[in-house]
Amino acid sequence: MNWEERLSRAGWRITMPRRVVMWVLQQAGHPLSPQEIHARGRRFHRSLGLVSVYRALAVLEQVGLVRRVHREDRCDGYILASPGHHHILLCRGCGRTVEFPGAEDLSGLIAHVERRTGFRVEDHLLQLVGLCPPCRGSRLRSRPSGWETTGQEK
Amino acid sequence: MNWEERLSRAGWRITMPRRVVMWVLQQAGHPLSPQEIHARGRRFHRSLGLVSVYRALAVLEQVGLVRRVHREDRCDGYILASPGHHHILLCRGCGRTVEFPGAEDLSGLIAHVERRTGFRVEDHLLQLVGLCPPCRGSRLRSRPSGWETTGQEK
DNA sequence: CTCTTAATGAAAAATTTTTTCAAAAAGAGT
DNA sequence: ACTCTTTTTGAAAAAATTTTTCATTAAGAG
Repeated sequence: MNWEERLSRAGWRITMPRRVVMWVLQQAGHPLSPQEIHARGRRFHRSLGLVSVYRALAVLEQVGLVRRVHREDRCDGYILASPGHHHILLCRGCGRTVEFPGAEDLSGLIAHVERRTGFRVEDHLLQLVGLCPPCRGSRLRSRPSGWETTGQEK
Repeated sequence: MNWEERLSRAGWRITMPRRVVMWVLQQAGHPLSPQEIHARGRRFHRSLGLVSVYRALAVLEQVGLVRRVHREDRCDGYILASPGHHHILLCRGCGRTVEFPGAEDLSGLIAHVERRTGFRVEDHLLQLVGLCPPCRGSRLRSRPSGWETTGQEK
C-alpha cells in the first residue's frame, strides 16, 4: 500500500503540499527541517507556504509516514518513515539516514529495567549516530533487505 | 566530587544563576524547560534573567552536569545528570525521571547494526517512557543502588 | 459537474532562542 | 580585605521558529 492510500484511508485528503513534502523527503534521504523542506518544495510548487509544510508534517507524522529525528542539538529534522516501528541510524558525516527494525534487541534491556525500577515501559526512543561506509572512506557494502534507506539511493 | 568542583575544574566560575539552575533541577526531579527553570529560580534569586538560564544550561550540559530530555513533542526539558553515560526512563504519568546505566545492553544490538549496515556506531540516544510504580497504582518497591533518581526523593 | 468540507496561503501573533553591550561580580594575586 | 582582570550577568533588541486566524481555494463524494 502506497502512502497516498494510507493517508486517504486515515481520512485525509491527498493535496499538493502533502505530495510535495513526501517528494522532497523521498529525494533527500536525510533529515530536513521544515524550512529546508519548504525551500526545496517550492521548486515543485511555487506557491507552497511554510505553514502548509508544518501542517503537512503534523498530519504525515500522525499517520506514520514521516518521522521526527532527534539530535543532541536540534530536533526539527524529518525523514520518511518506513512502515512499522523502526529505529534510526544517522551518519554524522553526510547525514544519511537508515532505519532499522530491532525492537526485539531491546526487550532484554527493557525487561531488566522494568525489574529494577518497577516501571512499566511502554515506549522507547532509540537513535544511533555514527559514520556510514563512504564517510569512513571504506568501500560500500551491499545492504541486506529489511534495512531500507530512507529516501532515494544515491 | 560535587558539581561545583566539577564546574570549577572545567574552568567555569561558580555563579548564582548556575547555582540556582542546579538547585531547581535538583528539587524538581523531572524535566523542566528553560522557562520553568526561570520561573522557579526567581524564587531564590529575584533578578535571575531568562538568558542566564539558557547560558547556564549550555555550560552545565557541556560539563555533563545536566542532560536534555527528548520527548516526541518537546525537547526543551532538562534534568540533572548523574555522572557517566546514562539513559533516561521517564514516567508519562508524573514526569518522574530515573536514569540508568546499561550501555552494555546495547552493545549486542549495536554490533548487529554495524555488521549489517557497515556503519561505525559512535553514539546513541536512548530513552524509555513508561509508568512509574505510584502511577501504576502499585506499591513502591525499593530502588537498588546504581539506579539513581534525578533530583530529590519525594 | 456541484456541493460540502477540508485544506491552503498570507499575515499576524505568539513563542522560543540568540545576540549585543554596558554593568556587575568571580576569583586570583596581592 | 583590596585591586585588577576576565568572565558572567541582565535587559533590550533581534532573530528564528511555530501557531493562530481567516478569507479563498480545491479535494473528492455524490
